[in-house]
Amino acid sequence: MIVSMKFSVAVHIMLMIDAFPEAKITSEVLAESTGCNPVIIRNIFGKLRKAGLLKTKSGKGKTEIARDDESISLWDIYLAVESDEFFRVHQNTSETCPVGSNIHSLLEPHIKGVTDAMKNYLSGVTLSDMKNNLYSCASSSGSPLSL
Amino acid sequence: MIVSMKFSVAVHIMLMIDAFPEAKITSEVLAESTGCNPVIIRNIFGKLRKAGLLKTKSGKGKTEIARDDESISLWDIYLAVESDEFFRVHQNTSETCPVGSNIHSLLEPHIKGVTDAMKNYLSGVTLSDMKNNLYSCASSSGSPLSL
DNA sequence: TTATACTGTAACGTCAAGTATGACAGACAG
DNA sequence: CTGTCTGTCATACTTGACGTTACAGTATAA
Repeated sequence: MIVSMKFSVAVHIMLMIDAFPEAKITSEVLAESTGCNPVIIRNIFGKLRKAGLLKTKSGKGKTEIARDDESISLWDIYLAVESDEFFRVHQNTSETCPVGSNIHSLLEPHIKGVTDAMKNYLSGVTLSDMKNNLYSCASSSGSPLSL
Repeated sequence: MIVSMKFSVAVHIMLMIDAFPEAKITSEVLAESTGCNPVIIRNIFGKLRKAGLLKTKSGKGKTEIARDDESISLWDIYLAVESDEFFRVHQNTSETCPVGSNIHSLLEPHIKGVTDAMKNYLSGVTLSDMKNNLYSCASSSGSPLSL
């Protein structure tokens, strides 16, 4: 399986904008901070905006978090940039084989089970939590939190 | 994210061999049942064998489950064919940015958390469970369970 | 209003992994 | 020995991730 990094980049983006509400966080700034290309950042901007998590503005406007950071979970961010289809079941199974004809219905409840387990965990972590952890990191390192 | 089907095919393979201990389940038979190419099946044979879940034999020998099916969980099968690196974090983050320099340590516990959630669920479902469910499917459909 | 500085998006290209397929050496039961 | 498997290699195709350039559109500031 090829795991994309869109999720971690999306969290990075949301966290930057949430933690520095005074700063102007552009795709260029985020490209520098994340190590990704600005266009990648803007594409993720679009996904986060469509998911109702981010307010972006063309021109000289400032990008802002769209909702209270306590209401935004890691699961919200994950769903904004990735599919929740973690597992896929092979098609073209034999109709005449007892296993082939039943494998989908046998696996389906467990795929739902494991997906729910992941969803439950990620739903329990909010952007606000991440921000507070970031503040803790910064204070423990002794350096003030600023760009 | 690109989701592979190796996991569901591997479960299919293990289930076939476990549910029909009398039958000679070859890569050819499994290719027909799963709808995959025999070489794909043989590659997964190899992964399952290396993981200690399957005993394969070249020539006219019979492929068999290597352990008690109650001791084989879906997590075991998953690990045999896939990596447990479900999430990846972007590299090349800025050292000077407070978010860039901390994003790895901020995300790491949650990646562990969600991976554990997944692992816990899948560890709770055994190949024996799957086999019993298959027997239920077959008996409820009225047809006898046989190849 | 105009200049400026962004976002949005299209159009490329590159790379890695998944999957299919043919071929053949090696192993093993009968 | 013969036939029937597995193990594995090489090749090809497809798809998605990611990088990059380019440019149109838009909103703020002067």
